Amino acid sequence: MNYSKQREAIVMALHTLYHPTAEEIHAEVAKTLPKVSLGTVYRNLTQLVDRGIVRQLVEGEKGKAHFDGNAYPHAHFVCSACGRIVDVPLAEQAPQGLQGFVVEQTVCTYKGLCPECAGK
Amino acid sequence: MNYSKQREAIVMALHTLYHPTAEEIHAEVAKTLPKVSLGTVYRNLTQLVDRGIVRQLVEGEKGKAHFDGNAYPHAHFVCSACGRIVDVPLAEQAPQGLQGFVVEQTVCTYKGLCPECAGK
DNA sequence: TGGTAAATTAGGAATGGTTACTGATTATGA
DNA sequence: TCATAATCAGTAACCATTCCTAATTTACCA
Repeated sequence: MNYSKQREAIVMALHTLYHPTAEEIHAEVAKTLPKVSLGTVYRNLTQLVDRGIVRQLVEGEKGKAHFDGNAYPHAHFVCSACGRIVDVPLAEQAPQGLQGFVVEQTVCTYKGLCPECAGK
Repeated sequence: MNYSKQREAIVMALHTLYHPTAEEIHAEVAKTLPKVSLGTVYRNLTQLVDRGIVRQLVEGEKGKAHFDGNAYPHAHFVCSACGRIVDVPLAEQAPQGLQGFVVEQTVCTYKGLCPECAGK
């Protein structure tokens, strides 16, 4: 994996923004690299996800992938009203009925209302 | 929600097939209703999901939604090799760090290798 | 039963996030 | 510096899903 200033800027954006979409990362990176293309953002995100450096969130805003620069295992809460995604500690799990399965990753997402939306 | 034979066939297909995609449901329904359109399948699935009768799985085969006629709370295991989705009992969870949040649904997905793929 | 309004459908076009392709640019190691 | 491989910008293509319209079906009441 060779160095590129585009990839460096993408990784920085992933830590600046909170669960951004590819489009949001593109906009952030474009502040310093105005010519960066959306294709470059997608290609780099795919590479980073493949290497386990970045997580891809498929829940959340419908039809759009979100990305998470925090690779440390944790769960997410998705507000069904405002769409906000919030990091949450991963509850202790003792998965049952998985004899013979090799579990490599546990993806846990809570859905409901965030405090702000619940107050209305 | 008025009756329609298309919707009845879609619900039946959801119980015949195991975590099918919209396309697979369409093919199954077409066996008895050859003129059913894919738009009808999607529209009905959306209605059924909105009413909590059907669950939509967003993990799994990339870029495609899968649907689950089993509304009873349970988790899923997705094999990263063959793409198979398997029902799994939902582990007891005590989500932490969610004070003030209204949790309406817990979506839990395990990823890794199923017994068949792990054996190779 | 007959008639009317609302719900549903088939078919196809449109949408939009993502991916693939191309020729040009950049990084790496000798 | 040079050769090679990786990466890029720009754009077209992809494809699951949604939207639109006129025609059909369903529900309900007189």
